[in-house]
Amino acid sequence: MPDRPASRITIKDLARELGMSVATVARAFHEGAAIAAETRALVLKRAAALGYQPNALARGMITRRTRIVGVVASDLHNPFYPDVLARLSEALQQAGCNMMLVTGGGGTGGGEAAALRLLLSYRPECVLILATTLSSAGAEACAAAGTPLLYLNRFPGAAAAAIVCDNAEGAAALTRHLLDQGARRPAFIGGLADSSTQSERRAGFLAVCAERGILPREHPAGAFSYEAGHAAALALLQGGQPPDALLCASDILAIGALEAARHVLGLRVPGDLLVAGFDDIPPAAWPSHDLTTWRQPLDAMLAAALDWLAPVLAGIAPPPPGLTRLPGRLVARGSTATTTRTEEEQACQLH
Amino acid sequence: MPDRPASRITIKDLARELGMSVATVARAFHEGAAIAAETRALVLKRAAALGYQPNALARGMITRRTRIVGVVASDLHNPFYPDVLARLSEALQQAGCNMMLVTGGGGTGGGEAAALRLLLSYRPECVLILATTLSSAGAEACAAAGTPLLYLNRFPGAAAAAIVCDNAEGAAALTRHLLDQGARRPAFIGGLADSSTQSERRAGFLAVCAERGILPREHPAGAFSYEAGHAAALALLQGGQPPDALLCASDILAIGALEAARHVLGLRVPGDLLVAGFDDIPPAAWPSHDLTTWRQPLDAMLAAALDWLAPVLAGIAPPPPGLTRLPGRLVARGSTATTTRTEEEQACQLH
DNA sequence: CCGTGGAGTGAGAACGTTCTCGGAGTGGCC
DNA sequence: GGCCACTCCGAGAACGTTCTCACTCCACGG
Repeated sequence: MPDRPASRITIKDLARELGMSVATVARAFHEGAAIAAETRALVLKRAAALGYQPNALARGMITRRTRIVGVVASDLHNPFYPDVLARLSEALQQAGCNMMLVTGGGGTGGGEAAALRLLLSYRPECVLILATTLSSAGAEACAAAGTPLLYLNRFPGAAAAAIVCDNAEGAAALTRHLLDQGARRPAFIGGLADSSTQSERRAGFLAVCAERGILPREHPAGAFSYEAGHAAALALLQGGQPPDALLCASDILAIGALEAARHVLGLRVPGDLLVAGFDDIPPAAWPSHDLTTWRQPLDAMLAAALDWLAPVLAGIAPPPPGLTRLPGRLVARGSTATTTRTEEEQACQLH
Repeated sequence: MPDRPASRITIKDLARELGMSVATVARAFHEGAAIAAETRALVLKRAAALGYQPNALARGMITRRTRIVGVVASDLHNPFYPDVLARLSEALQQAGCNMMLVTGGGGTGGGEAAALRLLLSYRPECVLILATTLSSAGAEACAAAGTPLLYLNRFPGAAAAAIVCDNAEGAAALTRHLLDQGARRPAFIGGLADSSTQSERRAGFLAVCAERGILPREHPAGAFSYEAGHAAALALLQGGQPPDALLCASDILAIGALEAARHVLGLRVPGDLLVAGFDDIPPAAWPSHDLTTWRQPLDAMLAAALDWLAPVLAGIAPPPPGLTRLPGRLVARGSTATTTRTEEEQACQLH
C-alpha cells in the first residue's frame, strides 16, 4: 500500500531485482533489440508482476518521439466535433498515440494562444486544428517550434496542410436543390465570420444565386450554434419579404432555424419554408428535423488525416503540405421536400 | 527555416547566448526564485526573442509534477459528455494543466485497459473517469501506479472518490411526476447494463412503482444512445399492454424513444404517451422534443471536481476519497404535459 | 579588522529512459 | 590454433530540466 506516491518503480529497480543491467532490461521492451528470447520473457514476466511500465516522459526526451498528438478544438457544443473527436481518438490510440486536447476558450483568443503554448511545451509530434479559427500568432508559434500542423475542416489559405470537404460545391448543390424544389427567395445563414468553412459555403450559395439571376439574401449568424441559427431565422423571417428557403452554414444552425420557424412562427417546414444544413450530424437524420444537408465525408477525411500523420509519427519524413479536398454528397430529406404543395403549385414554381 | 526539426532551442543554448549559467536562466522562469530583477528581465526578453519555452517533459521528470490530467471518456456520442468535456477542459487550462483524452473504445474493453496503461505511462497527476464503465482491472492499474482517480457521474461502489447527482431521487421524482400526470402503465428504458447511473435510476423508478402499487415494466436498452432508445420504445410499445409513459435512463435514449413513438407509431407525445429523460442535454430543451427531464447539476459537479483536483495539483495533500452527491432538479416540459386531455379525464386519472 | 548574513550566481547531481560502444562468450572454418 | 562472425550483455553518456550546495560579493555591526 503506497502511502506516499513514492515514485513508481523504475527500470533501475527492475534491473536490480533481476540482477541484470539497465540496458538489458530496456532491450526487452524494444521490438527488434538484440536480446535472448528467454531473457526477454524473464524481464517481461517480472515487469508485469511488479507493474512496471516505462516512463513515457523519459522515453520521449531521449527519443524525441513523444507520441503525443495535440488537438485544438474550439466548440465542442457543435455536435459535429465530438463525432470527429471520438473517431480521431480511437484511431490515434490504435496507432499507439495519446491525444492532448486543448479547447479554444470562448471569445478571448488570448486564452487559445496561451493554451497552445502550453500544449507545445509537451513537444507533441504534431498538432491537429479542428477549430474553425486559430489566430495566426498560434500558427506561427507552431511553425517556430517546428511542429507540423494539420487543419481539419478548415483551410487557412497559406501553404499549410489541410483537409476539408468541398464546401463551395456542397453549398452550390444545396442551393440548386432548394431552387429546384421551388424556392424563389433563398437566404443564407452564416456562421462564425472568419472561418473558411463559412466563407466557402457562402461563396457557393452566392455563385448559384448569381448564375440563376436571383437576389441573394443572407444573415451572418456569427456563430455555429443552435441559438445563433434560431435568432438568425427569426430576424430573416420577420423582416419584409421573408425568404422561402434557408441554407444554413451548418446543421446545428439549420436545426435552430428550423425550430424557430416551426415553433415560434408557426410555419410549416417544408411547405411554407425549406431548410437545408451542412455536415450531416446525427440529429439531422432524426425524423423531428429530417434535415436536408451535405454530408461531410468524415471517414475519408479521417483516413486522409491518418495518412498524413503516418510519416510524422514514424519520424521518417516531413509532413506533406497542401490541401486535400474530399467530396461530400447531398442528402435530401424531408425539410426540403415538396410533398405538401400540390403538383400544380410545384409545376408553376418550377418555371 | 528549420529544414529538419532540429531539436528546439534549449535552456543551455539560451544560457550560452546570454553568457549566464543554466541555473540562473532556469531561475528566471521560477516565480519565487532568488534572482535579480534585471537579470530575470534580460533572460525573459531574450527567451521571448528566441522563442524558447521550457520542455515540459524534462520539467515533469525532475519535479514529478507533469501537470497532465488524464480523462477517460467512453461515449462522446452521448451529447452529455461533450458538454462536460468542454467545461472541464476550460477549467483545466485555467489551472495551467493539460488534458490527455482517452476514449474507451466501443465494446471490447480490452482497448480501454490498453489505452489507460498508455495514458498512465505519461504519469498524469490524476485521472478523471467520465466513462460509465471502466473495468476494475483499469482501476487497479491506476491504484498500483499511485495515480488518484476521480469518477464523474459514476459511483464505482468501492471507497473511490466520485461525484454524482442524485440519480435515484431524480428518477423517483420523474416517476411520481409521470404518475401525477396520469400515467398508469409506466415503463423504464435502461441504458448500459453495468453502469451505476443506470442501476440507480432504475432503482428510483422501481421504488416509486412499489410505493404506489404499480406493476413496473422495463426494457434494457443496453446502451445510452438514440438508436437504443428508439429500438427499446418500439419493443415496448408494440407488445401487448403497451405502456402509457416512458422513463428513460438518459435524454438521448428518451429522444430516440420519443421519435420512435411519434414518427414510427404515429403516437401523440404527450397525449397518447408521456416521455421523460435524464440529464437535460441541450437538445432536450429544443421545442421539437420539449423533453421533461432531470437536470444534472453540471456546474456544481465540475466545481466539486475542481475542488478535489486542487490539492492533487498542488501536490500538497492526498486526494480526499468519498462520494459527493449533488442535487439535480426536475425540469417539467411538454413531453409530459396533460394539455391534450380534458380536465375531466385528468381529474378522473388523478384518483 | 573580522565575522555575519543576505542576495545573487555557478557547478554538478539528479530524474528515468534510450543509445552507442566495447567486450565476453560461442561456434564454424580454414 | 588462429581468425572471424555472430549473439548477447554491461557501462556510461546523453536528453533538458530542476534542485542542492557552495561560492562570491557587498553591506553592516561590533
